[in-house]
Amino acid sequence: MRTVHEMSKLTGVSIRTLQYYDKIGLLHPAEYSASGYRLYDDAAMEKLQQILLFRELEFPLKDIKRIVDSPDFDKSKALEQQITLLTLKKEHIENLIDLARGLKAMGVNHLMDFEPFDTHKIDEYAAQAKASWGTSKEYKEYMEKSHGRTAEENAMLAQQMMDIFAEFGRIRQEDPSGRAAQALVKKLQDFITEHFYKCSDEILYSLGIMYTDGSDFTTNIDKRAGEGAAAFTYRAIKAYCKK
Amino acid sequence: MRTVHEMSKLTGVSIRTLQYYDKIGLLHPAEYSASGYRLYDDAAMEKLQQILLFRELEFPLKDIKRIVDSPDFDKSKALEQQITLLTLKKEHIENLIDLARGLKAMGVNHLMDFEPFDTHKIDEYAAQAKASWGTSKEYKEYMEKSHGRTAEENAMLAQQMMDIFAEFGRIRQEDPSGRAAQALVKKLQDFITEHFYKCSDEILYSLGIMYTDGSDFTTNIDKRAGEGAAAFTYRAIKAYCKK
DNA sequence: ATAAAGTATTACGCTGCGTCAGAGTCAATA
DNA sequence: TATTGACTCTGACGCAGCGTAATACTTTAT
Repeated sequence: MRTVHEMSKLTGVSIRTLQYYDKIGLLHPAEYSASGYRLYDDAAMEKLQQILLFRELEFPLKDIKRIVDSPDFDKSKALEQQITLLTLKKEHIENLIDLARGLKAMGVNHLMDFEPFDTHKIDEYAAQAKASWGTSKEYKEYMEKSHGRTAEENAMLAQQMMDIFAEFGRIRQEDPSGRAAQALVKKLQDFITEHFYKCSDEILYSLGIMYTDGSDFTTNIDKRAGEGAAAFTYRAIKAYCKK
Repeated sequence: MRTVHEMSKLTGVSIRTLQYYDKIGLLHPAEYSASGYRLYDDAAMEKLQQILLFRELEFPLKDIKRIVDSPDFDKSKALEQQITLLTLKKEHIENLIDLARGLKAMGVNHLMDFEPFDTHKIDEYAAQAKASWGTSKEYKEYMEKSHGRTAEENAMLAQQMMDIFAEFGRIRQEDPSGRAAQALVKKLQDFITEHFYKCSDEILYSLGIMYTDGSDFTTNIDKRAGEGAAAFTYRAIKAYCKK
């Protein structure tokens, strides 16, 4: 049995953190001494290690709780989602860096005098940055919402989404900016807005990128809607958003 | 004169945000109506635009306040610092993505059974990830601390830092893992710990990377300590941290 | 027995707002 | 003109994940 102090030293987390984790029910000690001291055993220690691992990956504590508390939790899937989130976040930061570099290059002080010209460029950058950032937020919202639905409901929605992709797949030899494809894009956008979150053009565009980034999205879409369906969908979305 | 509602619609920020900005003194309306309604003029509007721009770049509101409230503020420098911060953050996220991918590839569920082998690899990843993340936090701390010091004090510290780099520069033809270089690395580490923040080996290593990333660090060091001094310092630090 | 070190609980602080709650204001309609 | 509906105001609480006291035991060592 180890005290908080020993646990703290061994794992590097603060005593306060251990107390907090106890309070929120993330990690209870094995037992309490007569005077109320927290006492941790090896099992608690191992659980803490897992917690710290997922914390490193920036999972919120609530998710970590779910993950470590149910041994049959699909960790692989959780990891994949987190990878997607982190990737979106990374892209967002990259956009911000570009934006900052652009600003610096053109002289911010100069810019602060409100010359109307060239500010368009900034807006463009900013919009781009916001878009990918937006997706990550909406994506989170989507994940939470879908978690609140029953498995059947989710399966149904997924099926309907897939139906749309299947339609994309069927016309994937046609013109992505043609009428059929464009109508489908709008259908997709409306569907997402209705069932998940408000899907603006910018967010839609980011989704398009996600479909072709080689992740499970791409694989799933291509598997069910035909090889190249994901890429075609992306091109159609691009055309739709640029118009 | 525009009301909060109009401002909100025009810029996309919420009314609550405008009220909040007023309260914290970031953006006061031009005047208040007899009944206490906030009324904004064009100047306020432009100021808000600037605020939003820096907010996009993830500057904390306190910094934004300093930036927009003093016209002679060195925005270029602020941008550069922010770029460094964002870059560190980006690297951190990249490490996290690698970590998550590695975990997924080796099967997390498998890992959760606590096989002792291979966890070392994870620790390595995690340490790497933490290191760059750490730097960004320490960097922030450093910036805040240095802001609290007088210009002379800062100049003195900078000079002393440069003296150390100059020493690196002087022996930059020797062996980076030799005794002289290693002693210098320790000197640097101790100096940072004493005057800025606790500089662990991991953080030190990240600093080494920063010295060679082609930013102002590199340029400054090489300019004052001789061409290649930054790169030599990095190699010496690497040897020091690996031992 | 007493000091030093460790621990517990409670509670406020931080960031940047979202989200009520309760109440007053403004413009237009019945 | 009275009412309605659309806005606005000022608090105040909530969130994430702890850090940082403050105050009061408990355990260990001397």
